[in-house]
Amino acid sequence: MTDIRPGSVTLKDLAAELGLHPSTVSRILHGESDTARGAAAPATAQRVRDLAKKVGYSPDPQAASLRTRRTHLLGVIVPRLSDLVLAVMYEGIEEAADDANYSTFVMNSRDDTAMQRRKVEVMLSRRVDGLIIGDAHLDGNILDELSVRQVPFVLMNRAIAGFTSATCDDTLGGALVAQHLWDRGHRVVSVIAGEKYASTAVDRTSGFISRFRALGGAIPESAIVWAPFDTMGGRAAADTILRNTNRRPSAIFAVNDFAAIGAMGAANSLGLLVGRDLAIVGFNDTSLAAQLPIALSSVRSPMLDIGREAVKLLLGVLNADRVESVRLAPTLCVRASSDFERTAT
Amino acid sequence: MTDIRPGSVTLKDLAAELGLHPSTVSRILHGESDTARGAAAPATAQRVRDLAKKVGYSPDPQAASLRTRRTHLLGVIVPRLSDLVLAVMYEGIEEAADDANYSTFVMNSRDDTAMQRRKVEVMLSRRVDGLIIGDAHLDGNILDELSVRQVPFVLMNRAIAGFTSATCDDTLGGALVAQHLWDRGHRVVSVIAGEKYASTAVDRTSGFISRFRALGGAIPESAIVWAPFDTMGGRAAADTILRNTNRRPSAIFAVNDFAAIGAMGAANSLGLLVGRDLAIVGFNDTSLAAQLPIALSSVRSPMLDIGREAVKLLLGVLNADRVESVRLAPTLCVRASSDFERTAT
DNA sequence: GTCTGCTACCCAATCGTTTGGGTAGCGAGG
DNA sequence: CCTCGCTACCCAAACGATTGGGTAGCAGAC
Repeated sequence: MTDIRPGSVTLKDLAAELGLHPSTVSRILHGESDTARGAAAPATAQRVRDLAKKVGYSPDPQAASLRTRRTHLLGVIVPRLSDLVLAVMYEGIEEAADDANYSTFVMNSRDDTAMQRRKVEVMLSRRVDGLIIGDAHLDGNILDELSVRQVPFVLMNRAIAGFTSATCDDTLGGALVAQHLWDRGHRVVSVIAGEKYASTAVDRTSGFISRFRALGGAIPESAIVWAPFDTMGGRAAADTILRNTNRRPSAIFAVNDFAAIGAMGAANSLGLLVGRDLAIVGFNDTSLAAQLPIALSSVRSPMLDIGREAVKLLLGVLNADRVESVRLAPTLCVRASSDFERTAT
Repeated sequence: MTDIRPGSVTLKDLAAELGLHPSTVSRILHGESDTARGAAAPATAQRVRDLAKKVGYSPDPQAASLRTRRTHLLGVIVPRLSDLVLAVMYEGIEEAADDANYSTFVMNSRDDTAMQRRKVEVMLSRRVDGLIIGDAHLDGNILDELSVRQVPFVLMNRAIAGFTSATCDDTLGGALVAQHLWDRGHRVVSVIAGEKYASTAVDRTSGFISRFRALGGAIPESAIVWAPFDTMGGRAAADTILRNTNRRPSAIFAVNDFAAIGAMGAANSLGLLVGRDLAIVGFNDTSLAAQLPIALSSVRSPMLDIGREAVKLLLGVLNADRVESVRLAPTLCVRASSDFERTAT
């Protein structure tokens, strides 16, 4: 811990103090293995490093990037950080970026197209080296523009064909749930499917449907309800589903834990006991799931790793490497909300 | 929406194109009301602005701050963004900062002292203009160091005597809960008090105790359990409290919604029906509270505003204004979890 | 004795803005 | 005619780091 304010001492100061030229000091402090490579005499290098440490020298990043044209800044855009899922992914991002000596800006777009555009412009006007986009919509028009403008970016959480992304294998996640519910004897099921513009919602739903049908089950279109990713959305959707007495399901798959929690509320209000009368399974296994009064079954997705992978991918892109999208495998955590056999009616 | 990458056109380019000097262009584009004040002829100013807009000129912030010694960057440090409370406050920060043309870095410190120090250093090495500290510990040693180093900063969410902060009036919040529980007939109560190093925990607890005692109630030390701010912590604390058969309370105040949710889980496991056998009240009124199977009573704190106020305060400090801490008033939202009369035993 | 190759440096331009200090040109007042 | 005060600009020096291109000095080879 230095006791002075960073920025008070510059490269030039160091150089003057030691009777060297700033460029020499720069090379010593910056070059990694240049010590022995004609950059400077080992003794000099040591002197420089010692002084730098002693006076708490820290290079001015704006000055450096003015010259190098790289800011070591990454922009992250998410729908909202108050969505626990994105917040956790961001923790992974922060960690990985920090390790690579990058800093991150993060902004909320509320999944609003105009806001997305605005935030992107703000990020670019800050001259970020690249973007991590966590709010991609399936009609990826903004992404095409970014490509044209040659802005380096990768997607996170939501995937769009043609762009590299770090996501959970949502299709598999949906399939795991279908298998689980089928195994427990459920034949009439519904899905609270999330927002249609999000690949997470679409893939989890289609993964679920495909597997369920492959097992011999039937899911009519009417059993799929698209709704916002939050508790309110889940509650309303579940209400609709459960009030349809023609076809009341014995199990509901909500593609998001918060929607699942809302669904539990709706079930409760209708006098259904979740975990006995009705099975509910969520997605993401947020920290709440296991702690609810009736513990919620959920698909655990490696959120931290998704964030970290997104950074790795973006750094790859910046480095002009060939990068491949990564798709991390989820696992199913069965808990009280669905841990029972459906007895034939 | 420009179709080129920001940074491709500079002040010098604009000047050359118009046959002007870069400094003239700078003054026109930067000066607010300088148009008529001898800075430039109105016609010229218009030409400059038109061209700037047309070619999508956006000034290079690193170059500007190299010269001006101000980065228009704010650093925000929070325990964890995956804590909904801080995430929402951050949304307020982002909004207010954006309005003032500042950008924000946010980092998680996990309430770990070493990490707090590290993150502060990272922020300072990025040359932020100031810091918003959302993870202050009551033994504010780091803060003293920052003061000595003349780093501009303000506190958010947690207050420490002697430093300016934007917080909820936690003492009042605690008092509101005490009054409510007392009014409903509860005489034996317990508090899940949170972490001792956080002013939020301490103030909410002491506000509660003071009011309860002022009303004539008794709260022994043993009725106060300090625990982490999450579901696990709340669950464990509630378990301890409820298993103490010598003094089983009819109501529990958890200073945080997540802890309250954990407590609900514990109550449930012990066969107690929250909202009939046991009253539980949380704090912050996070979006989940109202949607839980048994809706949770909670003290609503103006989280967004706290974030916004923190930015205002910090900008004030940067502007060398005299600033006063702000303390926003909370309100109590009574819901099913505590909306019943305690009948005398 | 010259040339080559190496070490250990130095020099100066450059990145894009900002800003204190000019100055040319013009009309008006004395 | 000189001076004053405008207006509408221009000039150049910063800010701090980076980097391509030197160069002085020395050792060894031919």
